[in-house]
Parts: sequence; structure tokens; C-alpha cells
Amino acid sequence: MLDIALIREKPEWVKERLETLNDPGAVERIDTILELDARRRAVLKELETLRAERNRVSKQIGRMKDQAERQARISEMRELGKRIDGLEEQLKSVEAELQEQMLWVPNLPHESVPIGPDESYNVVRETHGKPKEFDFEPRPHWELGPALGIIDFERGVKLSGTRFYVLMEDGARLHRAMISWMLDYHVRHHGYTEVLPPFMVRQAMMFGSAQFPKFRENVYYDAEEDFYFIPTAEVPLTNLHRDEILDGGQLPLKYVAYSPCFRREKMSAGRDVRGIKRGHQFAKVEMYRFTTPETSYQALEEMVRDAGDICDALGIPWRVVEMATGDLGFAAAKKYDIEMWAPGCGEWLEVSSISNTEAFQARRANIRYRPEPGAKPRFVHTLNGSGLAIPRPMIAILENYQQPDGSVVIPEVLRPYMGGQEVIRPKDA
RNA sequence: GGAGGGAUGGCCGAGUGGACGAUGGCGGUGGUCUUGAAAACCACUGAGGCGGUAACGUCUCCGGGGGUUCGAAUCCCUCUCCCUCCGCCA
Repeated sequence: MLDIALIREKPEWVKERLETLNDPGAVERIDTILELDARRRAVLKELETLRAERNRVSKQIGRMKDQAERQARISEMRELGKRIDGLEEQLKSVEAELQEQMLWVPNLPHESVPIGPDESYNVVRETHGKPKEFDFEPRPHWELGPALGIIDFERGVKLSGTRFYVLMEDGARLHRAMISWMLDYHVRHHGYTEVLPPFMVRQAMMFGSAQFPKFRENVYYDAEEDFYFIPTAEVPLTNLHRDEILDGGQLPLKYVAYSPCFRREKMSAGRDVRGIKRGHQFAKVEMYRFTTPETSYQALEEMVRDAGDICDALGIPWRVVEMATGDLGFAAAKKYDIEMWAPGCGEWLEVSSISNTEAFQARRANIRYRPEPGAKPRFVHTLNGSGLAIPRPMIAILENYQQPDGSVVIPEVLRPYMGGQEVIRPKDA
């Protein structure tokens, strides 16, 4: 959520910033919000005057001896109470409307974000490593996987339908190894604290991390228990410190969590249906930080480096893409994607998305900190980034490390997590 | 699933209709004393909205929501969560 005071004080500037986003309708909301805010304050002022009056007289009534006088005051206050009730009702409806509007306004882009209406304005900021030369035609993972007996698409579909697959044997082991290794890596080398959060959460958490109301269509929901299945560990991690006032000395807080992610993928129906690139369920290791406003952009750069270290350690070429205003998404003030090269399918795969939401989520989830003992609480800044999602780097591993005979060499860093195994070979070889 | 008991400020805990935004203790901050520290003593110490340059004023908040009342931490309804016991279960 944006700061209502900012909208009030610099509405034209806010609109200009919103104009650069790919969110038609956001600008119009600002005028609606200004109007609701003015109404809210007018009603509130009147209401408070009347409440002050009632409080004052009610205290007197308690002390009154004269019965006639007392009764007169009581009936006066009964009338006043009716007016207060009316105003309270008005206030409630205005506030609800205002809140609803505020929840639909996306975050403002940071001044450093490249301006452009869509992803074609994204900027490749840096590229690491060189695509490997193959003296044979590299095959895509959807051929390698089944040939190795480690990905079973048919049975995945049999069990759960399109966008599901089953990992078997070394595929399942590799998947598990990647999760463990990434978690360990971030804990040991980058100072994160490991967390295993709930995978189902209450609705308020979805608002807190700004998935709702905009992306409601994209999550699975258990109506009977009123649980929402997390589309990313970002949701529980954001809300970990909901309604808390943190001690400034504790910051930054750095968490890393593995979780499965559940997504209905309504927005991308028909896209990327081949292979394991986009499924309704996938595993991800997520990095998350709570920082002071002064240090959040430095933290963002560190997180890009944290995710990049994983790519480097796996020995796969990667690049950093800086998102343009039109491709920022709803909550980010600034966002980088990290992409790995996959020679088999011949594309750069988005394996990580790293955002600084500034106080956008903190305001929604009410996460504050006290800079100094006794000082007024301020909202923290929150940052999230994949470190990494599992299936796509797995694609990159299979396609980059494939051998002419169809076997796949396991990256060195993962071998200790696979009992020292060095190669995944076809079943019959 | 059944039966009972709870939820009050950073923490503990008092408060059953009116001077209570809340006694007291702990913790924290500042001070007195001291060469310094400890102890002792004194003072301060929740969050937020609105108005105001500010001092300050005012309102709201005692788990959430609703109700009764001139007036609710206190009474009623409801929801959520926690604890104890029983049953069931990976």
C-alpha cells in the first residue's frame, strides 16, 4: 500500500509515477482516493467533536445528584448518541471504500527503474559465463528427462492433469539435493536464517504480502477451512513479523525458506506447457529480508549477488535483467530477474526474481521497527528474491551438462548431496 | 470430536458499569548519590488517527466483530486463538 499522506501531499507526482506502469486504471484511483480521504476526514472531525461532548457530559452524569437535571442530560445524550451512530456508520463505509481503493494501487517505481510500457524495455545489466559449445545438437530437457527415466510426464498428467509431472529416481534425488544445497549455501555463505513456514495461510496474509486483491485468481483455496495455499514462501515470510515493532538493532533480518509453490496459472493458460518450466506446483528456495529504509537498495544488490552465487557455483551462464516500469509487477519498487541459459530449449530461463517492495508490504502487514530506543516506530523495507526456484535450474543443469551419450554430469557442488554420484545415466546403460 | 478454563501495555499481573488508557511489579531510559560501579531513591516509559509551525488539544484502541447503556476493560452475543483433561490419529 502507498502512504496516504504522500498521495494527499503530492497527488500529481504520484500520478506521473503510476502513469509509467502497465496498470490502466491506477491513475484514476488516485482522484477517487483523494475524494474519499477528504470525506473521511470531514466526517471524522465532526464525529470526534460529538464524541468529546458525550464523554464530557457522561462523566458529569455520574456525579450528578439532582435527579431532574440528571434525566434531562441523559435524554440529551441519548439524542446525541443517535447522531454519533449515524456518523460512525458513514465513517465506516467511507473507510471501507478508501481501503478497497488503496489495496488496488500498485507500488511506485523507484527513480532508477528504466521507463517503458512493457518487457521490451527491460535492460540486460550483466552477463556471467559463456554459453557452452556443443559438438552435438543439445537436446531439450523434455527429451532428456524421459530418456533418463527421471521425468515422467504421462503419469503426471494421469495423476493430476496438464502441467503436472513426476520426478523419478535420480530426478527426484537431484531435486531434493538442490533444495538442501541451496538452503545450506545461503545459510553458510550469506548469513540467512533457515525457516520452514506453513504452506497454507489465512486470507489476511495474502493481503499482507500484496498477492490480494489483484492476484486472487492465481491461488488455490480450501473453502471449508478458509486456507489459502501459498504461491510462494514470500507470503508467510512477509507476515512472519506482521503487527510487530522490531528493534532497530535486530535489522537486517535475513530469512531463507524452502517451500512448494501452488499456482493456478490462469494468466498464462496455454503458455510454456512443454516440459517442467511452468507447473501448478513447484519447489522454490526463497530469500527474504527486513531492512531499514536507508539500506534496502544496497540489500537488493546483495540479494542479486546471493542468487548469482548459486548460478556461478552450478557453473551455468546467467544474466541479470533490470525490469522496466511496465514489467515491474504490483508490489515491487524495483526488480531484477536472473536468467540461466538453457541450450536445449534455446532460451534464457527466469530462475529468480528479486524485488525491493520498500514499505509497500510493510504498510499492509503493519511491520515496523524502532530506530532508537524510545523513538517513533517506522515501517521497515522488505525484499524478496528466489534463491532459486528449483525446476528451471534443473532444466539448465540437464541441458548444460548433457553428454553425447545422453547422460548428464552432476554439478560438483551437488555431488555431496547425492551420495557422491557424478553422473546420471540412462537406465539401460 | 467431547468437557472445562483463559486472552489486559515490552513482560508479569490487578481491575465485574462512572474520576481507568488502565493499580502494582519486572524490564528499559534519564537523574540524584559515588573516584567508578552496584544498591537505594526520584522521574519518565504503549500504538494510532485528526487538528496545529509548535506547545498542545481531541478521538480510538484492554484478542477480533457486533449489541445493551447517558457512559463498557467490566454486562450480553459471536468469532478467533491459547491452555488443561478425555477420545481419535501420521
